[in-house]
Amino acid sequence: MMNSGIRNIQGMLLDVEAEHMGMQTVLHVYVSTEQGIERFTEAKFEPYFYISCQDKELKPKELARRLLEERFSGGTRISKSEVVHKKEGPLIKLYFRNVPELKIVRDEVKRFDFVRQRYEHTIPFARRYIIDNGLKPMQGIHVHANADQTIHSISPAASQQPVPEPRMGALDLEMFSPGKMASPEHNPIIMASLAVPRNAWVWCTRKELEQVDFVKVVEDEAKIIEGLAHAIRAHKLDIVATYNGDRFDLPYIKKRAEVLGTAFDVGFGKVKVQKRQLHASARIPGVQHLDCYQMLLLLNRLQVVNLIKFDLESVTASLFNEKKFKFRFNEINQTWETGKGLADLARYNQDDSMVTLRVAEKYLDLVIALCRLTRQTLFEVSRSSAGQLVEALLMNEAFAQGHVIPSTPSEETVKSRQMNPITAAYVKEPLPGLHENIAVIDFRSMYPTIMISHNISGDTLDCAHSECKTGKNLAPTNHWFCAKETGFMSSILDRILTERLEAKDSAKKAVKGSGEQKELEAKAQGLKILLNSFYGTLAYPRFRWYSRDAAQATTAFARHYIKQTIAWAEEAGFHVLYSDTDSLFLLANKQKKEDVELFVESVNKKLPGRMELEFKGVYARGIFVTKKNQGERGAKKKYALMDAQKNLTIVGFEYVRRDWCALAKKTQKGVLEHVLSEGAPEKAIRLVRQTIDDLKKGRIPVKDLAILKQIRRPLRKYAAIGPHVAAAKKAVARGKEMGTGSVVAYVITKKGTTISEKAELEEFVGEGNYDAEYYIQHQIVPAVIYILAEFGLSETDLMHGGKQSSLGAFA
DNA sequence: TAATTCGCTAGACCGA
DNA sequence: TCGGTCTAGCGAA
Repeated sequence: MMNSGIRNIQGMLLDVEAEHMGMQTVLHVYVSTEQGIERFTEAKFEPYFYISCQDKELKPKELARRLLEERFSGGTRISKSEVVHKKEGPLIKLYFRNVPELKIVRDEVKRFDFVRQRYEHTIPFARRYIIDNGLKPMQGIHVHANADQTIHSISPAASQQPVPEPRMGALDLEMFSPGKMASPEHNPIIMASLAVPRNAWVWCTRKELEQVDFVKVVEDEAKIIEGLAHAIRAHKLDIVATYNGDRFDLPYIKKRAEVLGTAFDVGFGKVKVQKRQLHASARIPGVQHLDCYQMLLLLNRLQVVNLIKFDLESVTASLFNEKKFKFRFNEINQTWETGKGLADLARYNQDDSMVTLRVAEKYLDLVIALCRLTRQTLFEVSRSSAGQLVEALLMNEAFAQGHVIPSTPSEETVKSRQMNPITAAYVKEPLPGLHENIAVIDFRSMYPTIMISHNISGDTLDCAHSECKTGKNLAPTNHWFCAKETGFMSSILDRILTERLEAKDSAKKAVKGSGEQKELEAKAQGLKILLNSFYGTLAYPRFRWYSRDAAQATTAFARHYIKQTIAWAEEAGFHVLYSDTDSLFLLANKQKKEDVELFVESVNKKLPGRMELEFKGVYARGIFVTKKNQGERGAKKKYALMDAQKNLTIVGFEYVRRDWCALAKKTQKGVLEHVLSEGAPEKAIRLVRQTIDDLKKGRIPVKDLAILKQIRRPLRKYAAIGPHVAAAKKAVARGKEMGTGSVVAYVITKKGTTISEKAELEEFVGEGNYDAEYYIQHQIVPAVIYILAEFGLSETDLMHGGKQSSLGAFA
């Protein structure tokens, strides 16, 4: 290779970025190597999109030729055209010199009568490049590059080739902004910290901190910014993590650098702040900016974590079970002005970047697995949604299999789809009361396995073969799916399911705690996320592969199988206590655990394809309650189970809900524990009475009385002003920022008449200022009474000890 | 404009 | 003031 001047580079693909230069749109490819990040430039890849055509006289080939002669705005021309054959049929592929020209033609080509549809015309150029070359971000890559870093050829590395560990760090800033929100035009950065795996530093201008070992004292603010950028470069970081860097730290440091006449440049240019769909994002050219706040929002939606509040303190408490100290705005300003406690402030700054790094490290394997599976960059994956992940995966697959990628639907189509929702699961009303020996069984990955087993996919729907119409893939909706050729979606699901089992298997065999094992576990988790998201996207109105009929068929099959299994269970002599979507709760008459196993086995023999029933376990006792409004009906989606080892599982009850105060939840859990472990309510009643007494005597700390609820729209848009909205409005009047997405922690105080009037933000409520009557009548009693009611107790019994004597002595 | 629908409940709101 | 209805949020799957 040396003789031709071509270098052969191996590394990990970090990013691809499009840039318009002269008459060309080129692509910058960023690769992490042992020497650091290298940038290569691809100038041979041409932008393109497809059109489908229909014309009575002219053939596609002639139409393609004709289009070449057309002139569009600004004299724009199509640079090349050809007819290609996708699985959906022939299409005309139009090439362009650059992306702006593609955009002009894509908007104007509709004017020709023979143009029916445009395809793949909105795919970002950088994404296009990754798809067409089969590249995998955060995975090994080979680049053959000329001496000037232009790409000669590029290809993904063989999968068995080890990928180097990415180098990651995290940064955090502190500002001086007395009395108001910091604005980069006026308020300086006073401290900046950078954390790397075993080290963390703080840059600051204050001489007083010279003795603090982790502080680097510099002469002015510009040197703070430059020092930080230099350290990122010196450590060759591939990933820089922040906490809310998209909206705060990075736009701030960029603007501040401009004001000071310097730059925050870690090697390939200034930070780029982009307005994305809903909010801004900040890109550091070359380096992957991982905003942990965005990442946690995603992981929360994917149910990998369950976070309520997203400030760094709450996150630390929830993820690491650690308390983190916090400097409030005014404390930071005060410390800076007086110079008292500067070292503590520096430590706080250092701690923030260290915690951010830990959050990033905790989920890095999973996010990287998703990058590789969906072929999106870390930057993209960490800011995406479940829908985007599946969509990205399918776009890559579609290209690889020779399908044309369906376009995103028009707003009109979206609206009409929204008007027509899909019928979902079957939920059986439970028999309320205390039950013993409950066996729980469920269908493993029910929706995905139905889709695989019945070949459910948009492209197999109502196929032309007459045999398929009456075969095994005829859904209860009377639509059918091809029994001869595997569908696009179903085949991918099949592969994902197989890969997931393999990954889980290999993880078990790998060395415990090794990098390999963690990687395999993350892969399995990533695959599970994708698997579980497929059905949802099929029914998502904005999805490229939306198919109402396919989604309807999936749920119809699901209802069929669960009802069938219920019937089989009853035939086998079990009583089916409850069922929701894919699970069954069985009450044994005389049967033993082995009989349940035999039953599961017998059902599995009858189930098609990859569908599988699984025995989850037996519980010594369980309780179902009646609905609060219609007292005779059993409440669905609400139960508590206790196994022989006294482990308690609580589902759906107030205990698992954030919009009930901690005291009510704790009391409810206590009640459930008592009644399930003893089968009788005496101890539970005593606990409730004690709690009520404590409330009346003002002994309960305010933090145990806070109720959390989210503000989900602009405050002025509420038709009904509930307590959380009222509390938020009052807080805004006091100068606090409360917008869409913020979580209100409110307490019902003594002041006011309606509940909303009494509601105040927890932080404004002094100890003892709570409405005890409200908490008794609206929190404690409602949380426990319908459990105790299953033992024949009424509210009067509970409050006044009516049945005390008959239930035994308990004072 | 961020995967789905089903189900439960509190508290405001509204009209008699 | 009462009872029915509507709005809103959260959780299960």
